[in-house]
Amino acid sequence: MKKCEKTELTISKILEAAMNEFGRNGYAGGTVNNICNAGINKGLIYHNFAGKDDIYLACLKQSSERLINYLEQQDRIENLESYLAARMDFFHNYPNEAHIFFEALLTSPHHLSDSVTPILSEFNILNEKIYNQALDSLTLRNGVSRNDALSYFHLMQVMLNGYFSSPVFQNTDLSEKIKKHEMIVPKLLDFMLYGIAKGEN
Amino acid sequence: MKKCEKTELTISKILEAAMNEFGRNGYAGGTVNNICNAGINKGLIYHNFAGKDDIYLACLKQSSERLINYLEQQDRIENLESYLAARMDFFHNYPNEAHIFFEALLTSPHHLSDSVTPILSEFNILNEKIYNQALDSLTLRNGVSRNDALSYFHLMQVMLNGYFSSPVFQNTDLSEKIKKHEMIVPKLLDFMLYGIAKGEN
DNA sequence: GTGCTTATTGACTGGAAAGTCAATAAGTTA
DNA sequence: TAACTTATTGACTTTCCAGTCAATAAGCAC
Repeated sequence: MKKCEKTELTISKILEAAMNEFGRNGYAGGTVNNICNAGINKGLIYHNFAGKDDIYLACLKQSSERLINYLEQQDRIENLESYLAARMDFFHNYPNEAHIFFEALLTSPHHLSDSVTPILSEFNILNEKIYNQALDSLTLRNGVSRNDALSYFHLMQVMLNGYFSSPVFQNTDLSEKIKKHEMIVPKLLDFMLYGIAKGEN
Repeated sequence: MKKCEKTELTISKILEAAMNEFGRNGYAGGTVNNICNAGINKGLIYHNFAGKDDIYLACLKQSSERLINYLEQQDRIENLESYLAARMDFFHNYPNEAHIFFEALLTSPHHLSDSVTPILSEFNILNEKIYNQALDSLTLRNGVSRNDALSYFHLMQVMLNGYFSSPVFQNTDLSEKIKKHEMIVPKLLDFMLYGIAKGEN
């Protein structure tokens, strides 16, 4: 095997173990030693990464890229319903990515915020784009401004991400329904859109 | 000063420092040493508490009690709008309590879940009561079941708690509006209720 | 005050964590 | 193949953290 290939393989092995560790235990709760216990030599980790923070940020970056990739591959992504459904799908199928992304979004460690912000901003830009597209195809009911609706969408995002990527959600009615493909997203979205739009959506 | 008074004062001092520490850094990120650095002797902490977990659970319990207390003191608590507004108010004014409560709700450490659950359940009971009361005074629009509406309310809760208790929220438009008392809650709630109820709410 | 209990102190321990390093194995280039 | 560079190893150091403990100070009951 070529050298560069080996290095790449090593790095991806480390990242995989790290995703598991941080996905399970979060940034503060996760340890480099645990990553080693997945069968990777410690020195090798520090040969490829500058330190714990560096590994964590790589995981966050990978989570973000996978999420955005996943979303952009979807058909009809400009449709808010398929967009949100895809997002929930992703968080449901990739719990480690979900947890890492979510923790960074809500409670990332203070000393890392400068590094975390740019990673998260790509997702924010995509969101903004989709939300504006969705708003273009809606007629808002009286008393609802475009800004109101945007705020509303942002809150919706926290709600969906947070709820469906969190442990609390496991073993709830909603979780079961989604597993059984009695998909409730359309219904929820219907409730929400019905709240701001004119007429039937 | 009386002995029992001193002990009480000591405990409340420890708790205050601990609330700061866990509120800032979360359970895994918070350390007993940092609590000591607030001017409390370490031995004294362990004289009054069994360990880090014990301190943390006391903080969580205090957060929960303060939240529930705050909510129950409100006028017209049975009204969903004032209820949610009060909740957001609380989280906004008590960021440490908010963060601790929120972390426990979403990502409490695995080994503590048995101790955390009963503390959180009081809040859940209160919620359930309010939600049902609110539903009694609403006529749901066609195709929306009572269960749907309850799920919807629960999601709303995560959304509001999560969003308004998280660092991401700081320095956002919404945050500014709330600080300036251009309270946006009624509007949000209106959107939400309009999504499930028949006619104008 | 005397004897007793409890509060308080700070130095201490053991272990686990992040991070280092010299030595070796394995590719790479000439 | 020889010289060189990079990957890999495991033992090592340092730092930090949870938790302990013997000694002292302070309230309390008589």
